[in-house]
Amino acid sequence: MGRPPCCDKVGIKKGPWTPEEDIILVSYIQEHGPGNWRSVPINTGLLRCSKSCRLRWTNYLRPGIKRGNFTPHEEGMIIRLQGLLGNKWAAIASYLPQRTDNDIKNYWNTHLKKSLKKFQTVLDSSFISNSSIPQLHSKGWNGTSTPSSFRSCSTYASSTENISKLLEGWMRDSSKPNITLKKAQEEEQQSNEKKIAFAAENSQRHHPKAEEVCDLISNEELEQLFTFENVSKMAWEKASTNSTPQGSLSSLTDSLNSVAETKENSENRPPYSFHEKWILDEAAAQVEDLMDLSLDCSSGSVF
DNA sequence: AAATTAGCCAACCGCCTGCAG
DNA sequence: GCTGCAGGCGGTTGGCTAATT
Repeated sequence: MGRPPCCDKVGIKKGPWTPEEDIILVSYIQEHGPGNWRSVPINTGLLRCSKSCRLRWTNYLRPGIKRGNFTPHEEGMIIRLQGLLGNKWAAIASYLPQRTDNDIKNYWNTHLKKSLKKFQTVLDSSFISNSSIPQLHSKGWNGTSTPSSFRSCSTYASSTENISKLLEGWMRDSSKPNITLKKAQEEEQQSNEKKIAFAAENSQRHHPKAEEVCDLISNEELEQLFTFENVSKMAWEKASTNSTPQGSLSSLTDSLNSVAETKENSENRPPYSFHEKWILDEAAAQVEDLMDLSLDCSSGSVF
């Protein structure tokens, strides 16, 4: 019989956070700084456990969090880092400072893992017969997963974004204006316009600054990730111009070819680590499979 | 139009680690 | 060294929404 979880205490609220709760939490952290989470519900009167407060802050209210669709660069980073590190979401998130581990974990589980699995399924089934090639769902596979910013999201989701942005302003300005419910409501009223602006901003955003990336892996390794990112980006962009899954798969094949070429031209590069080499070898092997498949299916109906 | 299914993601749960006493 | 607490992490769940039937 272990000790009861902190959130099992009587009177502790569960479920979605309300704007009012967010404002209270943000106000408190703005004043006292993050940390000492135990004292947060005590001092603020929030009916939340300390863990819940910490999670809410780190995953949503913390300034600098980027929400919305993942860029091809980020997708490439995640795929590579997941291959290198496994499901170490916190470690992976450290290379994507604007993303939370929870966000990355969700994105992996709902998008990337599925896409890779389907890709593998197609590879496997393609060797049996042409007709066995499944009709792939357009989502997830062709790399044009619906940008979250454009997906319908709750009004409140955007209000937390606003709170976060507001806090960013606080951080910059030591004069710290007080946040009020009225202000939050005003922010909420502007949420739709901000959503559009935010989505547009996301669509044009580029790589995080190199200096923002921590030093858990070497610069060389990071460079390789970016190289892969370029390949990945090209693949997604090409794939997104193709309306059919087959076209997308073709694009991905091209990208994997690029990976193979990158590998071949790697004499000038620093030596790969075991895992990186393994990943490249895997990718190259898949390229070879696909190329064989393309020849076998020269009727042209497959890709 | 209603019912059902699938997808997404915020939040929770439980385990682990580090640290202070 | 032991114990209790706080914080961190990864896995899982539940609710909401969109898509499909």
